[in-house]
Amino acid sequence: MKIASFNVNSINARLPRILEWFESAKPDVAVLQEIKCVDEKFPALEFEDRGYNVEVHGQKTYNGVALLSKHPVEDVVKGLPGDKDDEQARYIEALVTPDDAEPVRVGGLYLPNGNPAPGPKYDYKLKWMKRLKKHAQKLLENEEAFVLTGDYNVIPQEEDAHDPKAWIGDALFLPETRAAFREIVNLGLTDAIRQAHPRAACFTFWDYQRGAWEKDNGIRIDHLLLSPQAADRFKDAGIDRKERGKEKPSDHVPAWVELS
DNA sequence: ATGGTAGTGCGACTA
Repeated sequence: MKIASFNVNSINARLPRILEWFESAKPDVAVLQEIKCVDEKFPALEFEDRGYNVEVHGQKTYNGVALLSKHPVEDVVKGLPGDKDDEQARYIEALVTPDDAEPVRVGGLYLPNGNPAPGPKYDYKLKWMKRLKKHAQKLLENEEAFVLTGDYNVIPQEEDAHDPKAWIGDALFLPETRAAFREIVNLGLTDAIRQAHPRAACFTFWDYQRGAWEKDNGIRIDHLLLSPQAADRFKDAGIDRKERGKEKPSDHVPAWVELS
């Protein structure tokens, strides 16, 4: 069972690219970030025609997340629990039950960027990360297989950046950001990409500017965190790097994990 | 030190 995450940077600007990727990657479940549209503008039919159930938590212009599943979904949650006043569409979750495998709960997240730091945007990022930790703790109490995946906007370690010095002082790499991410991982979650590729550079984002892609000046900020019960079922994980070299690409590439 | 690119939607913000 393949679960993937892809920050698409506008679903409608990227639709042909994304459909192409779905047809080659064939994820059982995919969460998308930065769809940048309201629910009604999401091209649901294109995905339904390809056999996916579509759940959307949209927002005009900014943010917006979606969860697409080939298998039946239940317990759909839209919005990260813990702050009713948070109006940004950055979280979607569902319990996915394939007929040929055990259920998996999938949470798709678009963690705030947080720049400039310090400032109100950085405060929002850290608060959001605290809420995510609380939510992960809640999910862990159920002792079930789950995957929390998406654009975390966190560079966990120096080896996750081509040029770590360039990121000093950035909200994606500040010690406090990395500590907050470690707090979540240290609840007992497994970083699926590092499980499959302990040392290799597995960048998932290259800026559109300054020829970042051509210089391979990338960072690893899209992650898949597995609960212990999901980690028991781990088979493989990877990055679809070639997507970044295509025509009109997103600045992110898909990341995926295969579970039994 | 600044500006470089892309998306939304048509100015300015976000990334």
